[in-house]
Amino acid sequence: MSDLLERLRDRGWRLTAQRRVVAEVLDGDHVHYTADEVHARATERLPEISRATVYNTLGELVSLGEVLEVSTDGRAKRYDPNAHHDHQHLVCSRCGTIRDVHLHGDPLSALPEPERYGFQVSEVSVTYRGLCPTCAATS
Amino acid sequence: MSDLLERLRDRGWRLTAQRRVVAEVLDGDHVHYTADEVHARATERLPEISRATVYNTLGELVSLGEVLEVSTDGRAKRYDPNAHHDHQHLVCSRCGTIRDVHLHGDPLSALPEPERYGFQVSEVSVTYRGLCPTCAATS
DNA sequence: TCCTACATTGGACATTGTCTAAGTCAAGAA
DNA sequence: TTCTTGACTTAGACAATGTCCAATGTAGGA
Repeated sequence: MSDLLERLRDRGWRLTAQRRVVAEVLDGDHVHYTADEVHARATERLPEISRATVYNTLGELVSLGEVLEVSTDGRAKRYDPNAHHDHQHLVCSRCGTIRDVHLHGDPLSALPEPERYGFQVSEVSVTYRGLCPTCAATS
Repeated sequence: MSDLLERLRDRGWRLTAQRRVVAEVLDGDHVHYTADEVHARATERLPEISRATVYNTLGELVSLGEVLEVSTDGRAKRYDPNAHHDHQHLVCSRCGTIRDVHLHGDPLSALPEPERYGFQVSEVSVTYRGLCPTCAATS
């Protein structure tokens, strides 16, 4: 994740304490926090950081292609730092846990030409749903 | 869609003017209205229908499996009456137009066993994004 | 026709996200 | 090092979407 900060500075990003903290919070595998969760964790390290700054910073990281925005449930969007490795998501339909998963083949090729209605299709996102082992055990 | 009303009555659904109007609004192909759009259209036929009733009715139709809830963009959820034919969605990334599309093969089979993390996977939703012909022409 | 359980209503409230004006500060210049 | 400046941050108001509740209305069976 320190790579990230260097990459961003090279791109002219001004490096502030707030941005550093947001980037640190997002560091890790299978991280998919909401903006509120990022704010709560950032506040532990930098108590005066504001909600607006968290939203701004997350938005910038998304625009720069360093973080993915994931909306699995129509509720709050989640932010996924694993933007440089193509992947999809597996979501527990009870507790909401999210895992990054890798598929066989390219899902883009599953959409036949006549089903494209003349669109220039450029992206695809796949979300699997089911019960995670913990929730399945207590049901 | 009149089939729908009969099916629901058979299941003990009380048939009110409000529910009938919501069901009528959702009748059609490639229909993906937000709750607000459903409310606006319902109001044209039944001016006194309330927002709460539209939300309630949509929620019931979803629970009963007659309508699908689609959240393609982290904004308002959309409601898709085409619940009895398995399909996925193609979304214009500029104007938001949505088309129902049908895939080659079953996307569930693209998720390898070791990538399931012990989940009991039961559903998959696939969303394609790109420019629709109209937006591509004006860009 | 009458009853009553279920449905509807309006409005308050909750959650999530956006915007703005004023103050603050990172980083290059001198 | 200190100065300068434009970019960054902040608090809080506002917007969009959705949920909840108590009071009122009504579909459909008796």
